[in-house]
Amino acid sequence: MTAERLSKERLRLWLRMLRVTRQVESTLRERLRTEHDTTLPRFDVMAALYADGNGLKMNELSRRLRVSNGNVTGIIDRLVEDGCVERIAIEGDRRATRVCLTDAGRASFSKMATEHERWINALFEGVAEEDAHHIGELLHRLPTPLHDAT
Amino acid sequence: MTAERLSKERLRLWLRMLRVTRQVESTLRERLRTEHDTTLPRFDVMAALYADGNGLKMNELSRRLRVSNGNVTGIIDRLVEDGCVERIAIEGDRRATRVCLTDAGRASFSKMATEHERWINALFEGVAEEDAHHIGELLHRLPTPLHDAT
DNA sequence: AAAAAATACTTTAAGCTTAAAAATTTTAAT
DNA sequence: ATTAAAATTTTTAAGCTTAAAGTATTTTTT
Repeated sequence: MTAERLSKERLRLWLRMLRVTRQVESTLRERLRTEHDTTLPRFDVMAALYADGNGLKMNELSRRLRVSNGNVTGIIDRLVEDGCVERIAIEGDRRATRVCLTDAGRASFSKMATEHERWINALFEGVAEEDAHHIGELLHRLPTPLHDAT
Repeated sequence: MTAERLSKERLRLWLRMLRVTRQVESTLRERLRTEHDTTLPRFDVMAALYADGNGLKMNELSRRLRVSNGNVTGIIDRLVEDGCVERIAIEGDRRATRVCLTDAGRASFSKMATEHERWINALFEGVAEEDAHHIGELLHRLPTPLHDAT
């Protein structure tokens, strides 16, 4: 009977995580759209590029963001159109390209990131530091397929 | 300085939640696809209908799942094609329709739900009952736009 | 060197998602 | 009763997402 209850409790936890995550994502999407005329996937890609000064291969972006190759192709296409990133040939391997933020892209992301942190901080206002830390640790310890370097 | 650290800690928490949620969703998608030839959005819609014996209006479905009206329209279209749900006219209001699971849909969902709970239970293996409960409570207490009845 | 396998990326087809606009129908105001 | 406003749903346009197939290039095997 205890296993049964544990299973139900974990299911409830999952449903709540899902609900909170979707709500936060939805809020972020809305604000990125109205205040920065961009989308969450674009923001995520730019964040990955911003964190890594030298740019990333399509490949690495795809793995880091856990989305399909084809998906990254489309997002980068649009970011290039917008002048936020550029594809740079890799000497010695004509299959791959390195994607870098342009100066404009870097400046634009920098502004968004500051606000993004403020938004998150406000949305999670009810979470005290030790709770944030505790939950973070727990999430970090989840079995293999679920976590990864962060 | 403490506010600064708190903000960073909350941001870290958010990023981890996002990562775990995406990973779990990705696993669920994959299994629903390969083992039940369906998708997560279809599953979510069927879950909402299953929980409510009398069917729901498009309207209610949209609000309950927190997705746009137009989105629900498309998913229901496909579920109707598959014979899982049906649209039933509401007498007295020709604008709205009530969506109900068919017998086949109910049977199909019932099977999936059992497995779904098993999958979740396995994915969250590292979370003890008191932790699940604790985190669940915290998530539940988040400020207004973030939570809702569940 | 030629063939096979692996790697990096793009394309395609199908479906999900949203916001905004449109179409219908109902309710409220005048 | 007419008109205006609100409610319910669908349509549309744009973009996100995936799996699978396709293209080009590099590496490994034979």
